[in-house]
Amino acid sequence: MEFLIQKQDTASRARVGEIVTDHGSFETPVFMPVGTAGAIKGVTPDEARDAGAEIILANTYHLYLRPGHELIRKLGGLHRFMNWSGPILTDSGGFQVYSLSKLRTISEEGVTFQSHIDGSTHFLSPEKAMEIQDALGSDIAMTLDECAPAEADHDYILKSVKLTEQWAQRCRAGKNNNKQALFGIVQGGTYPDLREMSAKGLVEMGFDGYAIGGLSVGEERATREQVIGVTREFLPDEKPVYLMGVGTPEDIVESVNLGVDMFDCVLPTRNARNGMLFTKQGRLVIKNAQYSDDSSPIENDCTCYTCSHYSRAYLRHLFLTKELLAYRLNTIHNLHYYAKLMTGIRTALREDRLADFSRDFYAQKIHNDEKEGAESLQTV
RNA sequence: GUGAGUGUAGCUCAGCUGGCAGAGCACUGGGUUGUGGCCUCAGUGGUCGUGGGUUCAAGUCCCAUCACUCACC
Repeated sequence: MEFLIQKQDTASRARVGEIVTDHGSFETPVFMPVGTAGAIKGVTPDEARDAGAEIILANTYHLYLRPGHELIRKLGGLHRFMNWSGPILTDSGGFQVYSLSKLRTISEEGVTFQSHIDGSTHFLSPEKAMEIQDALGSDIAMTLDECAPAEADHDYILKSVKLTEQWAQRCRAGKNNNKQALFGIVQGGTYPDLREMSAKGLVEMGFDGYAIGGLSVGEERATREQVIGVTREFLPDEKPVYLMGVGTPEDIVESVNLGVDMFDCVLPTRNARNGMLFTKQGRLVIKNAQYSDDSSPIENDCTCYTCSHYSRAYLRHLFLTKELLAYRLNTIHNLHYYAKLMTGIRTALREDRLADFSRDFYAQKIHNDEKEGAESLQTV
């Protein structure tokens, strides 16, 4: 994997770059749709690509439990298995063990957890995480980390950071797939000193990219941005920076300014299935009664498949009747919205008008979003 | 025609030996950040079939009546 910086913004840490992998290249800042179990829920790979997806994320935890990584290896790897020919990034499973499994016992050796599917007991170590990701054959693998609970105190997180660092080292040592890039994950909760320690430790080891983990676990938006800013200070400019699990369009715009290159989030796909659609004017809840006889598309100037063929009234009907097509059409639109947002950001960066883009981005919002609206303009 | 049963929110039904009319679903509006097509919070909505009676107090007890269901003629 290679990371080429094409243009550095003059007024912020934002930049446009290109990441080259064996399965093709893509420009950053980029948004990666989440394909947890080897599928972007509701759509085919072709539909995801048409909606603008260039790299997708899949999960070690889920694919290990079902159908099993060795099976996927046997069938030619994840790209072939799921018919996605573009780049794939795999999460290591640290977060899923934290958020999904009932029981989690962490030791220096690794983490013992119970499957959320059948309750069976499993053990995940850094070496195991690398073995699984090797079997999957992703283009970018992540180190196994411990995602500490948001309410954990300084002492706990200090230990967690040290453990995550040891695990990162072991992931690096245990990696024997040289076609696969490996990103280290910075932890440290909301403590600046721990974020610094974690970032410095990883940078010293040297990874192909660095991820900021442990966020979007319930913290305030201002806190999140502070942590991102602090962490970013200690990461090298010549490597891609990946903010894990974040977030809303607003989070992305702010984080790009802080120097983040890669994002993933379930929001566009999950919210699509829950009837929430993203538009330049803000969030649109398709089940709302006001759309029952609305013949206009979700967004007037949107060029996605959904907007060019279907009305809000029809989409509302599909959603209320739980037609499977609702999930698919809504997902296509939201993926397209996110892809378009990223294209807009990159274009603005190239033309040196990111601040204008940011201002317009907030100015266009006419409904919902009060809490993350105008006041955050000041921080841009 | 006779006997039995049932009538309570838009739907399906709880409401004990009388004590401020409830739930689920539906509907309306929120929430959802390294994914369980969920989940969650809040809200609108009822002359308790109708008319009498008993009682301080009736969805609840008594009488009449109407509608529906089942069984038997």
